[in-house]
Amino acid sequence: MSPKEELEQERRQQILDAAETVFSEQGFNDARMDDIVAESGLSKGALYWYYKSKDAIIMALLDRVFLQEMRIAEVLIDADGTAEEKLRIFSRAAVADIRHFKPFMSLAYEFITLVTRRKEVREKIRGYYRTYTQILAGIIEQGISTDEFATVDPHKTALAIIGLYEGITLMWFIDPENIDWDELTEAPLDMLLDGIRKKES
Amino acid sequence: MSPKEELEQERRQQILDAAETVFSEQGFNDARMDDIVAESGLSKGALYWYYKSKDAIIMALLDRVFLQEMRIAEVLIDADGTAEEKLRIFSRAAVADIRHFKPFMSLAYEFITLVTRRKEVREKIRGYYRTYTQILAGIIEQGISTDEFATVDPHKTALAIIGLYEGITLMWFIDPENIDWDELTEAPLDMLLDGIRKKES
Amino acid sequence: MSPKEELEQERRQQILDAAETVFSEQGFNDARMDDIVAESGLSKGALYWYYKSKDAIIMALLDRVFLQEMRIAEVLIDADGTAEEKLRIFSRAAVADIRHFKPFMSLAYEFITLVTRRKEVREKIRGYYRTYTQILAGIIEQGISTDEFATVDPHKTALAIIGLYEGITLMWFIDPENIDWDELTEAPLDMLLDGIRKKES
Amino acid sequence: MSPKEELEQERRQQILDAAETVFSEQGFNDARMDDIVAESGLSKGALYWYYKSKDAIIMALLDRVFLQEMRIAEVLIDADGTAEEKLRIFSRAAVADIRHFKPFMSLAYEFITLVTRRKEVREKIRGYYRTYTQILAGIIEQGISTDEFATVDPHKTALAIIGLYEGITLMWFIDPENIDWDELTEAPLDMLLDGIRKKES
DNA sequence: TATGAATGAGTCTTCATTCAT
DNA sequence: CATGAATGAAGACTCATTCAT
Repeated sequence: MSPKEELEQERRQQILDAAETVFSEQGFNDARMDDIVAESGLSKGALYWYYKSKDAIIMALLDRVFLQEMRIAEVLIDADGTAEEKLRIFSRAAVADIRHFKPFMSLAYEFITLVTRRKEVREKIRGYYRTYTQILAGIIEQGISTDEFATVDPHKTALAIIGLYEGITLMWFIDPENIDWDELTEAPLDMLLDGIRKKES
Repeated sequence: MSPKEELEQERRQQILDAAETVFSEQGFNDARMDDIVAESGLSKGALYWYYKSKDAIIMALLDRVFLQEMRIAEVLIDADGTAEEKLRIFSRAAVADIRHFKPFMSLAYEFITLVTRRKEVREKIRGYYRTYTQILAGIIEQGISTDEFATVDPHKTALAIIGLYEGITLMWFIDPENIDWDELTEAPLDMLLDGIRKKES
Repeated sequence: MSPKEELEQERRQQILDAAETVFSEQGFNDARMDDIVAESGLSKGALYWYYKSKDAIIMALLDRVFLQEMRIAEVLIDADGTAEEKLRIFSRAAVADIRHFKPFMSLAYEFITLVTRRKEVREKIRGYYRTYTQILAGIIEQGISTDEFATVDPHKTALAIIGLYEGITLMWFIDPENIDWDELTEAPLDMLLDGIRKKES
Repeated sequence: MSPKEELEQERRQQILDAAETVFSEQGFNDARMDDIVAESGLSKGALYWYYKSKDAIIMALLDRVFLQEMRIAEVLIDADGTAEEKLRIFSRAAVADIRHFKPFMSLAYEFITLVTRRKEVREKIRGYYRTYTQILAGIIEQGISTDEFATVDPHKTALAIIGLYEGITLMWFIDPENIDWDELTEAPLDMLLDGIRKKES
C-alpha cells in the first residue's frame, strides 16, 4: 500500500471511529456532523473529502460493523472438533463479542430500523445472517451425521440458535442487570442441545 | 365519559394511528409533523392541541405499543392447564401477535434504540420485559412443582424462552422469506421444552 | 378572489418585488436569500412557504419580467393607423419601457445567460421574441399591402427592427452617457423606414 | 522570450482555454475551480500559481474575449475603399466572428451582466464599444464627405449600425433557428444604407 | 377548539483558497 | 514549480413549533 493510500485508510478509520462513537451516543439523527468533526480531530472539509455525506458515513459504518461481526463466523469455520464443541466455541465467541460490542449496540439496532427502508442495509444485514445460519446449519448437519444430534432440521435449528442469542442480547441491551451473561453464556445452549441431542436408547 | 372526552379520545386515537403509520414507514426523524397531519386528516393546530410536541406523540405511542403487547401476558395469567399447555398458549399468542405487528416492527426497534438515551423509554420497556419474565418464570415454577419440568432455574429459563422468540422475531423482520413462522411457531419451544422436560428415569 | 388567495398573491408580489431589486443589484448568485428576506420584510420561513427554492423565485421572476414586456406588444395589437404610425407607436412604447426597466436590465441579461443552460428560460424568452416578431411582421405586411412599404421580407425586416432596438438598448445599458435615447427614440426607426419605404417613382 | 516565460504563457493559455469552455458551459458561478482544473489538465496548485483567484481568471478572460473582438476593428482601419465597401467588410467580418464566437456567447452576456457591478468590466467593455463606434463614425464621415451618404449624424448612425448587429446577434443567440445569418449578413446593412445613402435628385 | 400561515434557529453541505511536502 | 489534502466560512434550506384569527 502506498503511503498515500495508507493515509487515506487512516483518515477513513479516524472518521468511522469518531462516527461510531458519536452515532452510538446520539443516534444517527441527533448526531451532528460537527460532533463527528470534533471527535475525529479532523476538519469539516477533511471529513467531506473522504466521505461525501453523512449518509455515506453511515453506510460505511454499516460495512464495518457487520464485517467485524463476521469474524466470529470465521472462528467457527476454521475450528476442529465435534459439532457440540464447535457450538460451544460459537457460543463463547458470540458472548465475548457481544460484551465488547455493547457500547455500539444501539447503532446496530438503528441499522435494523433501516432494514425496511433502505435496500443496501437490508441486503447487507440479510447477507450477514444468512451466512451465519448456513455455517451453523453445517455444524448441525455434521452433528447429525456423527450421531451427536438427533435428526433435526439443520436450518431451523440454526435459526433457533442464532435467534436465541440475538434475543438474549436484545434483552441484555434493554436490561443488563436482569441478565447475567456469565451464567447465560452456555445455559441457553445447553437447553437447546439437550433438546436436540441424540437420546440414548 | 362525556361527549367532550369521547371526542378527545377519538382525536388522540386518530393522531396515534396516523403517527404509528407514518413513523413506521419513515422513522421518527424522517417523519414530518406535516405527514402525520396529512395522514390523520386533522389540522396542524389540532395536532398540537392534543399533543404538545412530536416527542409527546412518540411517548404516547410507546405506551400504546407496549400496552398492546401486554395483552398476551394477560392471556397467560388467566389461563388454566399444565405449565406446558400454558407455554404453548403463550407461543401461539406471541406468534399471532408478531404477525399482526409486523408493519410496526421497525417502530419497536426504534424505541429500543432509545433505551440507552431516554429514561422513560428505558423504564417502560424494561417494565414490560420484567413483567413478562416473571409471568413465564411463574409458569415454569409451576411446571417444576408439578414435576413436568426438571429443576431448572425458572428465571433463566423464562429469559431464554422470551429471548428465543424475540430473536426469531428479529430475524424474521430482517429476512421474512428465510423464516417460516408456520413451522417455527412451536418448534423452538419444543426444543427448549425437550431440554427442560423432566426425563423419565 | 378569496381573501386567502389575495393574501397569497400579495405575498408573492412582495417576494418577487424584493427579489427583483436584490437580484438586479447583486446578481442571482451573489444575492443571498437573507437579502431577499430583509428586502421583502417577510421571514425566511414565509419566503419558503411561497417559493420552495431560490431557483423557484428566479423562474417566477422570469415569468413576470417577460410578461411585463409583453404589454408593449398588446399596445400594438390594439392600435389603429397606418403601418408607419404603428411602428412609431411601437418605438415610443419600447423606449418608454426600456427607461423604466433600466434598473432591472442586468436581470434580463442574466436570464439571457441562462438561455443555453435552462430549457424553461430558453422557451420562455424565445416565445417572447417570436410573438413580437410576428406582430411586427404583420404590421409590415400591412404596410406592404397598403403600398406604404416596398416589397421587403416582413419577417427579416421585423427581426431587424427588434434587433435594432435590442442592440441599442444593450449599448445604452453598457454606456448610458454615450447614447441619448431622446434623440435615438425615432432616429433608428427613421433610418430603417427610409430603407423600406416605398420610393416614389 | 525566455523558455521560462514561454512556459508561463503556455500555461496561462491552457488555463484560459479551459476557463472559457467551463465558464461558457456552466456560468461563472456554477463553474467550479475543480472543473477548470480538470479541463485544463493542470493541478489545482498550478492553477493558483498562475492566477491568484477565480476572479483573476474571469478578468483575464474578459481581456482576452474583447481583445479578440477588437481584431475586426483592425480590419476596418486598414481597409481601403469607399465607405460603403468598408461597411460591407465590417459586416462580413462581424458575422464571421459572431459565428465562431457562438459557443462563448453566454460568457459575453455574463460579462455584460457585470457592467453595473464591476468597474473594471464596465470600463473595458465601454472602451471596446467606444472604439468601435468611433471607427464606424469615421467611415460614415468619409462617406458623407465623399457624397456617398446623406448628411446624417455619424455618431448616431454608427451606434445604429453596431446596435443593429449586436441586437441581431442577441436574437440569434436566443433563437438560432429563427434567424438565418446567411441572409441577414447584409440585409440589415442594406436597409440602413438605403436609409442613409444619398438620394439622387 | 381549529386553522394554517408564519417563524427562525439549526443543519448539512459546498467550494474558493491555502500550504506542507 | 507542482501537488492535492486540508480548511472553515458561508449559504440554502428544513421543519418543529407558535399564534393571530
